[in-house]
Amino acid sequence: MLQVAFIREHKSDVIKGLAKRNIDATEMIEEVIALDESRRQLQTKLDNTLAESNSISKEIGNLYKSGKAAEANALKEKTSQLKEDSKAYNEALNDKANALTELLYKIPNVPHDSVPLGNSDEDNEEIFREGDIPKLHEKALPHWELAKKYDIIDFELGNKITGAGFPVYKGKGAKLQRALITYFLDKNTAAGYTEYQLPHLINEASGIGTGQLPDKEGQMYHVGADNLYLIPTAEVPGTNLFRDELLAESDLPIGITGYTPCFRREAGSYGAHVRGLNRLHQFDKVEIIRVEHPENSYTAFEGMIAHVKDILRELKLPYRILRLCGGDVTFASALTYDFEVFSTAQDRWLEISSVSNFETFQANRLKLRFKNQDGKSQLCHTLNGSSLALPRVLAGILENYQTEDGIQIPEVLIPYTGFEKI
RNA sequence: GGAGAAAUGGCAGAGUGGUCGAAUGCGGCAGUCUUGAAAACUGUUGAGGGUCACACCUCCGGGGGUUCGAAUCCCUCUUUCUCCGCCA
Repeated sequence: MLQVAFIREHKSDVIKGLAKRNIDATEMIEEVIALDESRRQLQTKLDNTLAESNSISKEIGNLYKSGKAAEANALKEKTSQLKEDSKAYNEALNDKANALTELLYKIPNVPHDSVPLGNSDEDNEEIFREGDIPKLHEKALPHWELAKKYDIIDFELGNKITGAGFPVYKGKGAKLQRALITYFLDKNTAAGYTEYQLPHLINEASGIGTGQLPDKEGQMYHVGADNLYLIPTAEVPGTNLFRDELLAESDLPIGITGYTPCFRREAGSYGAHVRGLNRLHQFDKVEIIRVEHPENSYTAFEGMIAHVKDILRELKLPYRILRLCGGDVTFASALTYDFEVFSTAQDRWLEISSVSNFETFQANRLKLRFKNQDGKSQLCHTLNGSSLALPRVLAGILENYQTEDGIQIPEVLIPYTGFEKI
């Protein structure tokens, strides 16, 4: 959520920035300013009414104390009108404040200057590419065929016990999953992130804190009896750790990492691109989350990019980095780089990590602040990224490391799997 | 699941209808002293709204109510603790 004061002071910049997302926000921004203006006016009226009624109350107290009950009773009558007024002002104020909040929830973050123009993922800008694309043998298979051939992932069984998009990992497939999770966590903690185990269900307040609610309610699985949601990513519980926190400047930066399963309803997805591991309702992911001083957040962002690069280099997977364009950058993000691994057998790129700087957008909703050197409260910057998402990394490994007599395990993973080949 | 107790500032912890945004301690910050540090002493220190700045307003777990006036009384929800039950 953008800050009202920021919108008020940088109106044209905000409109110009949002235009990069191909939206004309002029009307919304004008409305925000108008709502805020009338909210402030009502607040002043309410405050004045309350001030008057407070001072009368004090007077009544003093009169009673000095035994002047008759005068006190006379004053009491004066307050009834004030009470009515303040009630009316209060209601009007709440209406305006709610309307303002609702509107602010609908306005996405202003993209960073470096975000390129564009309408869709086709306009994303490739900024880096590394790793050799292997030459596979003639009988090379896509990962869903390999999974079947080596009996390491069973999609049918998942269909039986839950439904499509809930694969069952078996034997070396299951072990490889566990190896990847441990390897990622080890890499992240070695880079200074503190490991957390987080709840897999979140309440409404947490959903609002990171922006899944109220708008994207349909993307999450909802447990109606307890009004809880299954997490779509560790970002939600991980970032909400810091909801309503006022940190000391010396607490920053904070870096945490955690492994969680992720649950996504993915309503509306279909077709060949969702085959196998490409798109799932339940998948595993190791996430990194940072809370940063505003001055350092872009340095931290570069650090996260370098960190993910390092992992992919070690895994020896061919990958590229995209700077998402205005039309593709997510709602809350100011700047997002996507990492994609090349799936040789499918001849396409698969997104395996997304690293974003949200600047103050999440922190404003979360009320995540720190006390700066002037002793003032200031919003932190939040960032997060996958480090990494499992299924497509697995797909990339299966496809790129396949040989005619089995699938090689990347060298760095062998200590974790305990086997060299599937 | 049953019975009882509780929720106050960064933390601990007083406060049971008026001058309480809240004693005190710890912590933080600034200073004195010191070659420096520690100790000691002095001062200062909650958040949000509002204002050019003041004034002023709101907040004592969340929501609602009683009252001229609520941290304090009532209702309700949530959470925590103790005991009992169940249990990986």
